Amino acid sequence: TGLSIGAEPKALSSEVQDLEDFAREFKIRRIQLGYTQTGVGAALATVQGSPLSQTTVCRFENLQLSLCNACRLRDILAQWLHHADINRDGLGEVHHENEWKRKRRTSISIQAKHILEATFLRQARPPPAHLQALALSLGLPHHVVRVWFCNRRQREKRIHSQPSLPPALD
DNA sequence: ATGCATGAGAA
DNA sequence: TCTCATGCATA
Repeated sequence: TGLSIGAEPKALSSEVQDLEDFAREFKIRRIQLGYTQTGVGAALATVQGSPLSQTTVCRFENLQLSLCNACRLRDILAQWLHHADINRDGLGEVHHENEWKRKRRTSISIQAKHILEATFLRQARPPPAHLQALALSLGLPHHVVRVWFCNRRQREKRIHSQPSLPPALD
């Protein structure tokens, strides 16, 4: 196409390279300082106001995030590293006794996932009518299928995408 | 470590 | 409705 996106392919890859380097060193330092992913997330409250979950810290270390998000978190984590170096704040864990129980995660069968994956590869963003039909054929709630596609699209945008499903054996 | 989910904000 | 950042629940 006529898109001029080939502007700075090198700048982009070095950007990613920097993130990979930082993420790797971050994990090493984190462990040297005696912190768990959960501990870092909690300690962030001191440096930037709000804490982060173990999930997010884990995803940063593995760069399973969008480039933008990863860069933002890098600055925050770099700051924390600086603080943790100077004075070790208590690496306390947090308790949450929320009343709100989230809906139980629905488990999508491996077979259905293969169909969803195949559909996605053909069309990343099926029209609502198509999703409706797909959900019906899979025997899954429409919102589950809709969310699956949303999450699948997000995964495509990650720096380090997770491996996709192995091909279905027919 | 990762799968499915939530919610705020954009379009 | 989608994107995007984020996390509870679970493998």
